[in-house]
Amino acid sequence: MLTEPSGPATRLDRPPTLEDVAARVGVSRSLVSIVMRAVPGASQATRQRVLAVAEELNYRPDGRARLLAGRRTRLLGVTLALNNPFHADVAEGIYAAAEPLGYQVVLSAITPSRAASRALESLLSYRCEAVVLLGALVSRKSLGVLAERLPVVVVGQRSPHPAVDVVRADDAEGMRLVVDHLVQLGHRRITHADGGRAPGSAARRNGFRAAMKAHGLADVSTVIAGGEREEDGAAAARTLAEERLPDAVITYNDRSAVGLLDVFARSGITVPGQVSVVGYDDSQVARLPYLRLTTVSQDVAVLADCAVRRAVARLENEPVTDREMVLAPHLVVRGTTGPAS
Amino acid sequence: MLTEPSGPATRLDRPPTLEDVAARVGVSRSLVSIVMRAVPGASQATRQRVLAVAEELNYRPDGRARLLAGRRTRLLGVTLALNNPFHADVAEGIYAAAEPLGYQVVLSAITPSRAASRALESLLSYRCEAVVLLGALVSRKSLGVLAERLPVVVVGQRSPHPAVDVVRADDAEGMRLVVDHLVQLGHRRITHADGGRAPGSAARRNGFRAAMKAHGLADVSTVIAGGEREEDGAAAARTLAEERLPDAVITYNDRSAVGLLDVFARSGITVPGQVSVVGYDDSQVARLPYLRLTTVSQDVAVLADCAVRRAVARLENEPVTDREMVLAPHLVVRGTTGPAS
DNA sequence: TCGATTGACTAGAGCGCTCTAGTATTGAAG
DNA sequence: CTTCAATACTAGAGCGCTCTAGTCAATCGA
Repeated sequence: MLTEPSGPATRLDRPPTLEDVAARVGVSRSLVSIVMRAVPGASQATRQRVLAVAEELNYRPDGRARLLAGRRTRLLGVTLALNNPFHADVAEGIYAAAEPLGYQVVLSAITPSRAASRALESLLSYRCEAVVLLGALVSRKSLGVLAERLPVVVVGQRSPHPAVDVVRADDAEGMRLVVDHLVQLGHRRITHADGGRAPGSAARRNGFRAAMKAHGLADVSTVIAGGEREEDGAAAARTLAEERLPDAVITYNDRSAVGLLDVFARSGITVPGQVSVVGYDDSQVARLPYLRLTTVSQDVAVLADCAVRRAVARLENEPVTDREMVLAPHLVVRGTTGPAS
Repeated sequence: MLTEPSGPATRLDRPPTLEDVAARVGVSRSLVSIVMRAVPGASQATRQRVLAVAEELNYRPDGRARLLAGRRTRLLGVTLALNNPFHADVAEGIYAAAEPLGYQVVLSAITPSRAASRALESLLSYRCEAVVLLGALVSRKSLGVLAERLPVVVVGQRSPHPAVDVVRADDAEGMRLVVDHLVQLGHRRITHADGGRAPGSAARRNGFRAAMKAHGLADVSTVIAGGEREEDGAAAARTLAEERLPDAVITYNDRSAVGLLDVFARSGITVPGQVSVVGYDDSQVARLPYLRLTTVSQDVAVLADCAVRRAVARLENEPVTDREMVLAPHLVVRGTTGPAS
């Protein structure tokens, strides 16, 4: 049976604190703090002794106390909808971008039982220094109030409020790339199954029309109602299959394209043989070996990186030229587009 | 131009504290704390005055300080892989289950750049009282060390360690339901495209074999290599299409079924005409109107609820009979299964 | 009339850390 | 030998809250 080693009474049943480590090493709490934070002010020898004891006691700095005591929290809040693959991708990018800059990220999920305002509230209560909004389902007014308090970065969609930063891809440019690609392949009768009221849908729709017009194809361009879900794409496909097929279809996003492709396959319509199909987002499904969907990449990692850099720039009072960062998307050509027959 | 109302000097540029509210109302900090926590000890009149001033000053309790000062944090940590739809569903359920019980949930993402151990570390640093592990990518040893410190609940898969709680669905039972259903429809030659080394794959494979044997169909049952991704199902479909098709195929999960169905559709194989297909998980894709995948539901909301209840039971020292909670899955019959031809 | 009880409120000691303003202890320059 | 600066370390005041142990007045039963 083990007996407690001699030394100051150890408070049982509670995680060890700086104080415990300090007592064991025989130095002050401050010194241990210096060592744990890896800041200058301790000799190499002490550093090692402290680290050894910390390890031995299984000491783990208390995040709550750190956050409270420090003059800064270096906390980046992120709101996201868990079931949204785009949000998931961006959030991963945010982690990757934030940690090297010395910022921690805190996630706050938006769910059916937890509105965006609640999610935000919780981030604020931990005194995040800035927030990145992925599902910006917040009213203009509260966005304004929020932006007065701390830097706010909205990712992936426009934002009405002049005080928030925006990082998004250029939807018009994305559509231009797609249309150019299709026209170059010899297609003329091109249909866009739009995103309805989904974020960016209007911009993509307008971009599509403009690009078609630029090629003198305004009269053979069509926009039909779509949506952001697989079933919306499927519905669009059924509509299209009823009449003469266009040369190519551009969907609002990859999810919609997946539904559309599925219905085409079941209807015996070959892709890209009878019709070319282009998605949007370059999400994981687009890369599936059996789908190989031609699509537009918004480069999520870069998007996330820009969002983090912008938030940090605001926090560290670096000069910022424009509040909106519009990134150039790029076309990813895979197997669902081919030459006109 | 507005002038600051008379009263104690307001510290600018810093969020208001309890102290600020107390000073403004003319009561003690303790009283305001009592009001903010909504515990007994203040008169109705004072309560209203305090609340009014708090609102006026836009006071927001400081989560860090709360966590630090309270004798309990009532924090539930959750590790999850953001890109995993199953994790996302469970996490949503955890939020829904935890808040009514007075617990807050903290998410910690496992990403390529952030190992499970890091995710866990961060949860511990905030002094979560218990953790729910969704991607239990933690070594047995560290799982043991962890479980010594706080209640650990693993969701959706078996766990080797005797000190952690497990909440999962009964895979053997799920497979039995599927096989019964298919046999009842008149199918005999049934193939299972398994999940390889994915969690639960072995249990489902064994369950499949046992169920087939129970029907005296051991000699017409086949297991082929599959996986957990769409492309694994697609690969399995290509294998199957090369030879004589079985009467029905059961995949490891819905994602795999999606890939398999896609390849079948492209190969002109009709479902359920030529072959019936059953997935597993009843994830969102299974419900897509154009897919209508027959599948096994693990009832994620219930899974999440059980996980939370178990964690809370441990924390509040309620009696717990068995460390493993095995829930009965149920079959969801949709459009991909039909009578034998 | 008087102790006892109750309700409303306050004082003050933490929680575990960070960080400023120090105090010793060196070693080198003048 | 003094002076200066640098290095190694410590004391102690917070950070914003919770919570125990009170105080004080009003009410009540006997």
